[in-house]
Parts: sequence; structure tokens; C-alpha cells
Amino acid sequence: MAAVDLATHPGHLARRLQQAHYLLWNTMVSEETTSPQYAVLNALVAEPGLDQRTVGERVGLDRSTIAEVVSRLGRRGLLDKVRDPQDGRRSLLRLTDEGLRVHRRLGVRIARMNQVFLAPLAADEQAVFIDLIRRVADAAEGLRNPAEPTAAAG
Amino acid sequence: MAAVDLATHPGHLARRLQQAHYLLWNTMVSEETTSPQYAVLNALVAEPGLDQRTVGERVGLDRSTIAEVVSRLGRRGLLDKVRDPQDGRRSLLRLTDEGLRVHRRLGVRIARMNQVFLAPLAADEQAVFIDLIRRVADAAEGLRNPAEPTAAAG
DNA sequence: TGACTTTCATCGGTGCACTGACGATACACG
DNA sequence: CGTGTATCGTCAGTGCACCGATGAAAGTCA
Repeated sequence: MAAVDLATHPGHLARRLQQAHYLLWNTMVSEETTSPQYAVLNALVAEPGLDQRTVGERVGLDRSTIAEVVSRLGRRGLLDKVRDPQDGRRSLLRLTDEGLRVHRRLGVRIARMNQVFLAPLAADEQAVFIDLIRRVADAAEGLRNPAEPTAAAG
Repeated sequence: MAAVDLATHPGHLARRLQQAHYLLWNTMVSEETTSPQYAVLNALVAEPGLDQRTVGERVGLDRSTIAEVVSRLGRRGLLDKVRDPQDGRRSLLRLTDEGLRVHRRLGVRIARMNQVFLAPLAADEQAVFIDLIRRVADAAEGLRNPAEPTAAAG
């Protein structure tokens, strides 16, 4: 009987949290455009013409995944993808008018969805929640790229 | 420039949190046995002979996903699966000795991993973190099965 | 008993996420 | 200039997660 209570395991809770969010997104925001897809659209609204790899870095998608997401968005005509003439390795991404429209349209629904998502928490708790998640996620993110030698940090 | 700061979106943070956990699990716990797989093993340590659907419910996996996870664990010889003689629709699951061994072996590593995962937070913050995530996830979970009519709740 | 409904597992399809390998391009150094 | 290294994108493979449809088994009720 060495069974453990998973409700105390942050990893298990993280998975359930994401599932919950997926469900809410699907019902309240969009069935066509997923949350990672919206993240990509959003990154390109902020910085049009960004290259694919950097977009992936901004939104937290590795090269393989960002390639698939971009491919789907391109197939739906939400963005254009062109080779960088300055650097033939890079793919430059830019939203189409339709891509901009979709991004704008989803904004309102996402705000509503976030309210519902966080409704179980009091206002001050919501701020703490965001802060704690971000700190944990950022820290683990740091373990991924082991010690970018910033100046004399070797 | 209607771009949004995704760092304030709980859904986006939830996804990044889970990615961070995946990474840590993969390096500190196991490359063969995933976190959802461990959750299934753990559920069957607590209640041997449970049926597949209930296991899925316990650990938060829908019927399709639990079927796949169980299939993989079965292929690796970590559990046995038999038809319920009392109810031919159900599949009853039970860990093998090897399954028990794997579950026991991972326990220590998971505890270590959880420490690293939560290390960016102070002790009291860790407790708050767990509590907040659980409340949000549970609430959204409730929206999924809309109003199980408990007594006079219709 | 026979028809209706519910429940469980499976299957097909889509999408995110990671790894490792590969080819093409660019860069750095001798 | 040419060779070696680093970077970018793609591809193949694996695994989680959802939905909808299907078929088998069980339960309900006339």
C-alpha cells in the first residue's frame, strides 16, 4: 500500500490544470483555433515578420512543434511564410488580414474565458496564482538551456 | 498593436508549466515511464483490480487516452487486463510484480523531482501553489460533468 | 420476451510536445 | 579559399489528449 496522493504532486496538478484549460478554451473561445495557435498569432501581431524559430521561443514551442502549428495556420491562410533573403535558413512569418481578424476576434472571448477559469480564486489569489506559476515555469525553463554563459558565468 | 502579454494568461502559463514538468520528469525520473503512466500504476497500487474506466477517472484520463496508456503498460508487462466476468463491458486491471517494482522504484525519484520543481518557491508558497492549482483544476473539472443531480440539485 | 437506453471499450481523426537524425545554409578560422 | 562548426527547418517516431462514431454488453420497462 505504498500508493501516493497525486493531489499533492505539482506535476499531476499541472497536467489536470492544462486539461481544464483546454476544455474551457474549446467551449468558450474556439474549436478551430487552439491556444498555442493563438499564441503564435499574438507573437506575430506584436512583431510582424519574425522568423519561425524566434516565434517558437517567444511562445514556448520547440522547433518541431512550431513547424506543425505554423503549417496549420498557413494552410488556413492565417499567415504567410517566406524564406529570409538575408539568411536562407530562416523562415519569416507574417499574418494575413484574415490572421489579424482571427486574432482580434478571439481577444474578447479569451478575456471572458480567463475570468471563468480563475473564478474559483479571490482577486488577490489570482495574482498570486499567476506569479507562482510563472516563477516555477521560468525556473524549469532555465534548466533547459544550461547556463547561457552571460559574461563571466562559466 | 493589439498584442497581449501571454505571461498574464493562466492557460498559457499552465501549458508552460506542464512542459517544464515534462522536461524535469524526463531527466530526473524516467525516460520510459511517463507521468500519466505512473499515475495509473499508482491508482492500481491503491486499488488493485479496478476497472479501466474508473482508473481513468481517478487519474484524469478520458476513455481514449486511458486505453492507450493501459495498452502501453500492458505491452511492457506492468499490468494485466481481464474482462470482468460480472460485467462483460468492463476491463479489470491489476499490476504485475514488475509493475509494482517500477512503481516503488520511481517513488524516490519523483519526490526528489518535486523538490527541484518547487524549489523556486518558499515552503509556505509551495503549499499555496498546490492549493490554488487544485482549486482551479477541480472547478473546471466540475464544468465538464454538468451538474450530477445530487439529490435535489436539478 | 422484445425494444429502448445506458455504459464501456475501441477506432479514426486531429493537435500538441518531445527526441534524434538529416540536409541545407551560414559563419568562423586557418 | 576551404574545412569545420553552428543554426534552422524538416522528418520520423513516440506519447498524451480530445472528439465523434461504432459495436458489444447490460439494464429498463412495457
